[in-house]
Amino acid sequence: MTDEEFLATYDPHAYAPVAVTVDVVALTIRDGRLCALLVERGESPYAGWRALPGGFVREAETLDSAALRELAEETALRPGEDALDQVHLEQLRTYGDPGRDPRMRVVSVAYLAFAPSLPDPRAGGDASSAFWVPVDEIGELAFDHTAVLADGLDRARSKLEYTPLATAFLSAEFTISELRAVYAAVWGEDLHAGNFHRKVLSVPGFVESTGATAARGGERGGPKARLYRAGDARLLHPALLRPTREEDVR
Amino acid sequence: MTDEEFLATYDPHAYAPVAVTVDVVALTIRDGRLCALLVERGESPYAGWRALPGGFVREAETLDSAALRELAEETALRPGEDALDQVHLEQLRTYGDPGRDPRMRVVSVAYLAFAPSLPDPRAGGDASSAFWVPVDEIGELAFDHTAVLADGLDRARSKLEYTPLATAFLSAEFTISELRAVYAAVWGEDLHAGNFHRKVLSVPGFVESTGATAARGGERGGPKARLYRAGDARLLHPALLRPTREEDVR
DNA sequence: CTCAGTTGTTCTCAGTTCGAGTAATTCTTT
DNA sequence: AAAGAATTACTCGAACTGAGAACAACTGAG
Repeated sequence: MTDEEFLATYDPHAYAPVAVTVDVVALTIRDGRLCALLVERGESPYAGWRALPGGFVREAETLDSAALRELAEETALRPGEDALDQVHLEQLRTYGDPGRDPRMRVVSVAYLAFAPSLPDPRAGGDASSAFWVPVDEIGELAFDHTAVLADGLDRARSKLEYTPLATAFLSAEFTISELRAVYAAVWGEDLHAGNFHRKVLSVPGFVESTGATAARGGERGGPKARLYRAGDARLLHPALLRPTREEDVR
Repeated sequence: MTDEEFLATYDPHAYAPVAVTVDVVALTIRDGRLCALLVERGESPYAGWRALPGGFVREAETLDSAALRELAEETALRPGEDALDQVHLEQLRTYGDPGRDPRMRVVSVAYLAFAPSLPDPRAGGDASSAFWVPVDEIGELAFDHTAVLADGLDRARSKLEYTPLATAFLSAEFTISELRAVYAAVWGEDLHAGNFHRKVLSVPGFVESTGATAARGGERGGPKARLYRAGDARLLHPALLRPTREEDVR
């Protein structure tokens, strides 16, 4: 930026005011289905519509901590609790079209959160209006949040391919089948159990064995599975690629 | 966002003012080296330092058009010119730590641009202070731009793997060798010519033949190469993966 | 308790892709 | 004319892939 331009706005009243907010696409898996956290708006504009949780960035906080704070407020979890510390949070994209909020210019930094199954905000007794909704049952959202959610889902689906983030949907110890269920829920397609097993164990640093086995077998039978925890890899080599679909190539 | 919070700032004077800017990591390849566009700052803070080109987002423009405008201003290219229309522009990440600019809270939306070799801004006779610098000769930059540039390079290097964006560094018609030179420059390592040739032609929609051949052979000999143009693929299946490096797996 | 069905895990097998090397051909420079 | 370089094609063994099968361990129903 040139300084002439900067000085023109050094007096904050000289330019049209801009508000900076964060919105969070928080994803979790409940009952084998990929769900997003939504809130219901009480006031105009878009009163009665559903929207992504979010809010204003405060004066002394970073964008990351603003997103984490908003997530904590809506899920009624307090910072420092285990469940919240396990959440993976990353910046998604920034949305700033003029007119995306009818009241004033709002630039919104969207975040993507992957969480292990969290308690239902309603069950906490808190007066929160947030709830988890399966992503395939979400209709139109307020503002441009429909597009933000779609971008978040795209990002989540492709991040599972080349990073170990699927483990962020699970608790500290998990079985290979639970991991496969995460991939199936996020990608929306079943995976070959044998091949998945082989590939996960062949990727260095993806998972490491705890030596223990699960307390019981599957819901409807089967042997007790071995337990694993997340390894130290930050990238998967080789990647777990989705079955190639013609339509995304174009 | 809750409306109580929104209303608290509906009066723009109630909260601390925030400025929204765009910064552009513009990359091109000159003489076989990956270069970034930098400007030299004339005024405090960081007077005399180099920085990424950027500036304020105006009242009625989108973030994308603000980035394109800043790029056009610094490269002295006018919108509508072919060279500028060929530029690939995508959002990179947003940086908003309090204190990243000592004067006030500045939230900066960074963009990544891939450009075919553009004319030297200085040669245009314009009084612009922008110039292309090979990325391995760039030292410390102003503000947090060193980190922004590093993020942009990371993104560029990985996008080459699974998207056809390498063609954005080339003019409309190119040879496979020129394409290989792009990969070599961005990744900083040589590629096996035969294998690269085979892989590029085997990816559906990556390149399509024009039927013509180059006017002359390589700089220091060799046959005339066949010419190709970019195909209609938006993703590469299978991807062109970099040689696996241990250090990025961690 | 028994049995049928489900699940975790390991193998096999054929097709594909990969990296590395070789080679023929064509062109530029000296 | 000779030397060197670049484009393109081909070969080979290693590695990886998807699909299927095998087998043992376990569950819930009857």
